[in-house]
Amino acid sequence: MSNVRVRFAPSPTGLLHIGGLRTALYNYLFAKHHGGTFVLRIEDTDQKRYVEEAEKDIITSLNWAGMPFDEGPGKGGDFGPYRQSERSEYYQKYSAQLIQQDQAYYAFDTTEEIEDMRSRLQKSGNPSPKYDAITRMSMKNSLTLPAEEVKKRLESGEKFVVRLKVPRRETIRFEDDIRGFVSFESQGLDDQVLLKSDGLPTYHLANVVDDHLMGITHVIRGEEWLSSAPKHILLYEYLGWEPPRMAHLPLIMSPKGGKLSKRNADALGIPVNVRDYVKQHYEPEALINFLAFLGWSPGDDREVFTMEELIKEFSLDRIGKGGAIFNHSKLIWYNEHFMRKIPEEKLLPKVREQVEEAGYTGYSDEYLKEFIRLMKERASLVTDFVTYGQYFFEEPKVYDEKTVKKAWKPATPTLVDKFRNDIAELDEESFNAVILKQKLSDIVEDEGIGFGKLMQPVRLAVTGMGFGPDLFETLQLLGKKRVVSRLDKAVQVL
RNA sequence: GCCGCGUUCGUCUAGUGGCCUAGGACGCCGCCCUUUCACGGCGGUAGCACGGGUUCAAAUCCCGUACGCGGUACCA
Repeated sequence: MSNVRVRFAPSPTGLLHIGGLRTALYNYLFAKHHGGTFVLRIEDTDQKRYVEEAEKDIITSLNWAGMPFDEGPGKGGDFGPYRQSERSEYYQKYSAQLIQQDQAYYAFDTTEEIEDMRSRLQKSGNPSPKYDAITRMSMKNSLTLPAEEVKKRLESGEKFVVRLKVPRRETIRFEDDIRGFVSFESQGLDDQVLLKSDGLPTYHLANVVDDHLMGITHVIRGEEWLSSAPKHILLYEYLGWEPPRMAHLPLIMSPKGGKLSKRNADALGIPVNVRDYVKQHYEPEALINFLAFLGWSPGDDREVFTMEELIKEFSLDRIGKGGAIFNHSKLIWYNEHFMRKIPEEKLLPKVREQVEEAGYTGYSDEYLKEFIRLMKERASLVTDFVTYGQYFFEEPKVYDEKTVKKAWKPATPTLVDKFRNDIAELDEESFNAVILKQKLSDIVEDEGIGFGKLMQPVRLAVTGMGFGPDLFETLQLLGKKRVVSRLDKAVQVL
């Protein structure tokens, strides 16, 4: 396929949503797979829902996820401007053309008048009243009003909308690259508003005009658009343009049912905005893999990919048709997987940020890198490092009750004290994991007891917990001074 | 309600008429490794929504039913 051009066209009504990121990802992968262009277009035609920071958030999120766009706001390109609010002239032009061709018309009805019509029809037994080929003949529009009056109303500055003149009986059929042939009867469509009374276009007009003008070859978007696709097909036909290929993606569902929305995700503790994932230090690769596999698969048993591999393997015909439930534990698995592969060096800035946020300052890079090495295998997220490794920065305030009960026996204090005295004699150099282990083994052997009889109490005394990284490496990192004083304290307190 | 789209282990999925006694992954459970916890290794658990066809043969094709989801705005 040559010259593939796709677009991600979010509406700046809030922070970028995880579902939006997946749509962007599939577009990105498709474009790159074909050596094509990935365009970002901002669909800001709804002034009421416009959110100032949204556009910036979308761009930041896309870059964080590793899918920069080739053309778009702030970046430029040959098909700009890339914000719909700056493209009014085009929408005006083409809606005028449609009116001239008698495929669209002016309508002057107020909201109340339309509601009246709907409720009247509903009462007389019509279950789904529409502004359509039949009802439009009894409404106030340029099809029913005398030409003279239409002209007068327009000139006097009266508010109007432009509506698409949907044919009465026509089957609209198109091929979706994911679903195959899909068909709709035009009777089921209403005379869609194309131009709103504020002069701005609705999604339907803007999207068709821009996709054509921007040379978009493939429209890859969420399934929520499938039912309006026939309107778009009609528009392409009337405007004399060849429609792009279309692919409607299955939706991401909430574990509780319904499409994953901010509301139901919040209730389940699932982060829904990309910004949340950034803040919680998820690895972008983890999110990308997770999202890629939510509805797509390479067809074999592989399950961890780099972006390059995803690009190489991606194809629309391997996308499933059914909605996919968001599975947080799988995401966590991906995150653990990637995090463990990242060198300590690279994790350092993130971890330092976490550590310092928790109020522990002044630690050297060396200390933190060793901390990371010890914690990495045990954490799901970078934020877990401090949560489960607090004792690397602060002496334990409490001792885990269960572990105390299990490990701290009457004979324990004497043993711990013995270990304390043995290691207190060690110099800096000798205070290392190997020698520490040897010291502990010696005592255990002398006393003829199990290794754990002493190891667990020492761990408890030093960390306050019953589990954690290798004890001796932990002791080495903490250093003699802290270890000895913690052992002393524990013997007193427990 | 109407229109449209879906439906393989709890979840993500492989499967395009015989290779399916339905494969992989996450989760869960067990074992091994480890004198902690985890990592890792090995194993187990569990599924073709239902009913009719078509065919020598159906998870795969057709038709119904059920269920789910989306749309039904001067929102996208």
